[in-house]
Amino acid sequence: MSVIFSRACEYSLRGLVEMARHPEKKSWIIPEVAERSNTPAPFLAKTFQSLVKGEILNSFKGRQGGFSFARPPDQIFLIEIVETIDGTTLTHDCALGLPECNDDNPCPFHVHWKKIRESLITALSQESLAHFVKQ
Amino acid sequence: MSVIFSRACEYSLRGLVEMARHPEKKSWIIPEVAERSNTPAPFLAKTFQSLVKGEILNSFKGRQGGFSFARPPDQIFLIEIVETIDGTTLTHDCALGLPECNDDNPCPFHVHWKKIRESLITALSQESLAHFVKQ
DNA sequence: TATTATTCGGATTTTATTATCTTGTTAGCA
DNA sequence: TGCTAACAAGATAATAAAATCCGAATAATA
Repeated sequence: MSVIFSRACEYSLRGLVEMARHPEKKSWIIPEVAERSNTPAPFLAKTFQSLVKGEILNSFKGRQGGFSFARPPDQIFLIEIVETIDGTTLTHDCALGLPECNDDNPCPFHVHWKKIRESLITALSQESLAHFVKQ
Repeated sequence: MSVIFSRACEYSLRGLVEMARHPEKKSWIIPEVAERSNTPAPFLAKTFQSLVKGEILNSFKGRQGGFSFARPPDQIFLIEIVETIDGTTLTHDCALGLPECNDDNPCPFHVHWKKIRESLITALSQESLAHFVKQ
């Protein structure tokens, strides 16, 4: 089982981090990203398709094709990547799975999870890919 | 997809909360817990078996059988339930799935996840089932 | 001792996730 | 124009998680 992100999301983040670490390289092919980030290439390719749809990456077919960032990495924030791949369950839903849980009608864990979720959202929203790789 | 706990863990917590809400009731059968906590009975039964092994519940076979708390609910802490059902992935592992990630060799998300994970562990460790249901 | 209510625990089924494969499309280049 | 390198997209396979089922064991009670 994964920790908080799905495998697809873990792989996306790891792949994008590798790319952002080498800003001089303008275009990447899947096998290279996969090898450097130690992720399974066919599955990484799938997740990169989602990132293209999510306007985080651009793709180019044909010879000399590959993937590049749709925006400079200092304008790509982690929360966009996470929500593109995993949706908003992590950032919106009740930790006990109760659909009726909200601020007015909280489950017993609501007050805790709300705080923790907010610091998670803050971290993901403030952290750009460019800043991320410098750590 | 679930939020941070597995389904099995969400159901366990919801079932145990229902039980702890009625301290006068000393023994519970699965169908009643399942109905009150709105969880699927056969799957809840499975997770309760794990809770018996984890010494959080006692079980009694035969007529008048059922489940009861192995300890008073003010001595059962959420972290025990979570780790009994889901293990220690959530409380120990790297958010990007990197086995080599640790304080000395951190991944880019390490510093964020460490803080968030610690506040999660604190909340789960301080919150007893008895206190939990009073909120 | 026979009956019945109940859990136990393994087996099975279903569903979701993860991973791979295959075929098609595109674009560069000889 | 044909060959090749690369992504796109749908199909399929493998694995894991979620959910269910059922026979065996157990214990209360009549």
